Amino acid sequence: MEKKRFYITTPIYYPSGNPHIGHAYCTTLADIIARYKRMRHFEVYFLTGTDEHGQKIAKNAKAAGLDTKEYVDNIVSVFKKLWVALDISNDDFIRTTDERHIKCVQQIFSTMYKHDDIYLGKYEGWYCTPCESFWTDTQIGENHLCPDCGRPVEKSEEECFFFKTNKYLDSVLKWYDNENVIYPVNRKTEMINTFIKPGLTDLCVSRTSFSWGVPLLENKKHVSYVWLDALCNYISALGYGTEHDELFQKFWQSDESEIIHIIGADITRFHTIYWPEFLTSIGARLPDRVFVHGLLMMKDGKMSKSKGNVVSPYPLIDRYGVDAVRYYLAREVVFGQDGQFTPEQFVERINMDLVNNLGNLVSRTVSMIEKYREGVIPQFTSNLNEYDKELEDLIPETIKNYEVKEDDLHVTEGFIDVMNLLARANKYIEECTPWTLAKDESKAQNLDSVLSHLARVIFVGAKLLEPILVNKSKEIFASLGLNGDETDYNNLGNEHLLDGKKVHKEGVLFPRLDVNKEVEYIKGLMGNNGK
RNA sequence: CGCAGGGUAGAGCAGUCUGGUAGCUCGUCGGGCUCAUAACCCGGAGGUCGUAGGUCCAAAUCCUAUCCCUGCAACCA
Repeated sequence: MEKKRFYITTPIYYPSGNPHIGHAYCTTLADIIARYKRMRHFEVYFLTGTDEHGQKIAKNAKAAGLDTKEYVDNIVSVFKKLWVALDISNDDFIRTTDERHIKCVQQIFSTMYKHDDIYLGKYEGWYCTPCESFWTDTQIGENHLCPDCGRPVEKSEEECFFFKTNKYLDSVLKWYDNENVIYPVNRKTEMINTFIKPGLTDLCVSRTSFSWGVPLLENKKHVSYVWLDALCNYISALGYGTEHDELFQKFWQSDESEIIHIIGADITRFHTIYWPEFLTSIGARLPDRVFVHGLLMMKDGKMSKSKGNVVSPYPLIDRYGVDAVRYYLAREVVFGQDGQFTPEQFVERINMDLVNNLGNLVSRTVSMIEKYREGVIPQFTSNLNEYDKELEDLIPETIKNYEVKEDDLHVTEGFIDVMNLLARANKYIEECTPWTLAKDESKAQNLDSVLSHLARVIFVGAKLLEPILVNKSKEIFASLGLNGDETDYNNLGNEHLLDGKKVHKEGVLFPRLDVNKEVEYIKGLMGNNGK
């Protein structure tokens, strides 16, 4: 049952505007999971990208006076830069405008067509001529006005291809039987009650009213519906349908690979109803889990461009460092639940957890080892007394809980356990009062034990936090005198790893933030619309 | 309108399924320590668990009613 490989994806983002901290949230969490799996020696493939087709993009580009491709290129480069700034470790970046993706979508459409899963029909809806858009009954309201331009709409019909949504519904329902396919579970119930029970209507998978999309080989007047187009990214990036589909075979089709999609609630329907149907139609296997993450809300509700309450992650990274921003995102909001972004909580989280708990623990431990033992970590001895034993026992317990929680995507909870271990170590120092032991030669062994225990806890803590603190963990390892090879995850259980290592006092790990000053700074960013 | 989630100490949350001394983080007040980044440790104060009823020996938890907030339809993870 234990799988060896791991394929994780983020949604592909819609480049209609610059990324905000909500985009950063989702991608960072996916990155943390990917890094965790790599640390556990899984073979990992981590994908993110952009969803660039559709009428809205074409319109935005026109409004900006740019060629459509030029327009998306600009925004996509901002996304890519953000991922670099956040130390995102994606293995690939798929764009739906990539040639490889376009060919793949065309091929998938052809396959579904050949399997008799798609037929040509007519779509009837309310059409706004100036906007060249179809709208649904609920969108136009009782006055039958275009929600975009406010002008009246008229009934119109368009030729388009339909996907037979009921043909593979059994496959979807069978997939739902697996306990964890959709998390949180209530999303699954929601899908069943809202969409499946009332009966699915066939899905219109092509458009003729605009051309900024993937042209379909069966009929050149049609471009693919953006969702069919977008969902295919998860396998087009793996080379599905090409001569070089090694990645697809290895990370998608193989039973040894676990496939996880991280998505937002708004796109649950596409990922948990249509996507599995498309996959069944082309004879591919279905993903193992679709994880619906929560939203980072602002005080006045959901972040949105129209409200102008978005926060850009760039200035935060610049000022507080990548690791702090990543930590905030992973810790402040429980993964899978909604949470709130406030400047106060951002600053306090960093001060409390990273500065006071972790940073200070490292600082006081290293300086005691320098002061009392010329910088050499003493040999580790087990169970010298009750305090030692208690702390010692907490280490394997924390590791175990951490692994169970991380494996189950309870990302935040797993890291909380690690922070609790570090807090326990701070308390352990008070219990043992090493500064007193240092004054009494006969207590030398006790002091050795305290210092080696502390060093060990710090190593374990830094290692477990490494998926988040991609840079600071390495600094901590260095200050414990460890080289890169020695910090392998398998060494977590080695109590004597640190025996005789020479510590180095590095600079301040996380500088203390002045709450008032920083809160003002961040508020300024928000008022500035995040620029 | 409908659907979904929520209203628990000054702030942010857990606890509700499986009724039984109301818990966590931060803030606040007092004390301790001195290895440390005014950090760290201990203790206290502070809540009639949205409101009104009901069931029960016992309700934050179950039932009924009601008020309020947020999300889902529009850019948007």
